[in-house]
Amino acid sequence: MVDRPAISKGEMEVARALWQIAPATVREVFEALPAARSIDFSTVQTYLRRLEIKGHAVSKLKGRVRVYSARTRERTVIRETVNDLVQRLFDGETMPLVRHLIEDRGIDEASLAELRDLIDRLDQEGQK
Amino acid sequence: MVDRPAISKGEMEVARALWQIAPATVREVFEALPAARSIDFSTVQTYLRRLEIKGHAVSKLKGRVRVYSARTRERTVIRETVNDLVQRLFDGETMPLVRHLIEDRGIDEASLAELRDLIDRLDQEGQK
DNA sequence: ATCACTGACGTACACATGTACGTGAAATGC
DNA sequence: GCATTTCACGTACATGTGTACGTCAGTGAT
Repeated sequence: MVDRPAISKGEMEVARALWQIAPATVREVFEALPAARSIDFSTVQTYLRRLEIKGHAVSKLKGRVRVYSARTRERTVIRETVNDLVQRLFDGETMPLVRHLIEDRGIDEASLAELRDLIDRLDQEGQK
Repeated sequence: MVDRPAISKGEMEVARALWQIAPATVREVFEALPAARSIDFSTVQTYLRRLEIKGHAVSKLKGRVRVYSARTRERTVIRETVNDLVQRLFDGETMPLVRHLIEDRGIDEASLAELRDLIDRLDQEGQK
């Protein structure tokens, strides 16, 4: 638990792109962002800089360009972000959110089947 | 979809207290907050004021004190907040988050059973 | 060599957010 | 009826966040 500063919404978009393709230059990250996302190159640069300051990325100059790598794993950040949400919205209880996702957002047949398998598997483990 | 400004983390704490006990005065909300949360009375006042500006609450002077009520339902705000998270972290896909919650955070026996029921129920509905 | 391009880096700037203080008026304890 | 408490309300202020511009220095094309 190094407790790095939280990643903001904007930074998160960039961080996700970085996780996908790191190590990568600013331009590569910029181009990896969803096309729909209209954002300036220098804005991406700023986000990467801030991610580094926050300890979520590292960079190194390779010749004339700066190459960024992730320093925290996506899984970790997701965990922390979700934990935070669950804490703030559901007093730390997991189930209410699971319920909300399944009932309120709805899931399709395939997912339902997958979920069933998942439960079976956990049940097995629980038995042992 | 009136698209009100998003509720910030701090505001959310207060909003949740308000949902619980509204209509309520600032002091009542203040006292309804988790004891662990050390926060000034006037800070709560500010949050309530901002919630009203953002359209999530309404207030009315009752004599000398201002009484706040929620204007958006908790369910709605939860939905929007979760939608936003799912969008930003999982490209709008529900299942990855469900998986994360179940696998990564872990759920107990009872919840597992509840989940099974939930799935059965949805399966039934799907059949029809 | 020169021009257009690209990138790093510093800087900016408005708006959001967390947090709270000060002032003045009303209510309450004694 | 005076001191104390309690509020509403205006205001503040540091920090975070979204977004981007300007400058200067390499780089590649002509």
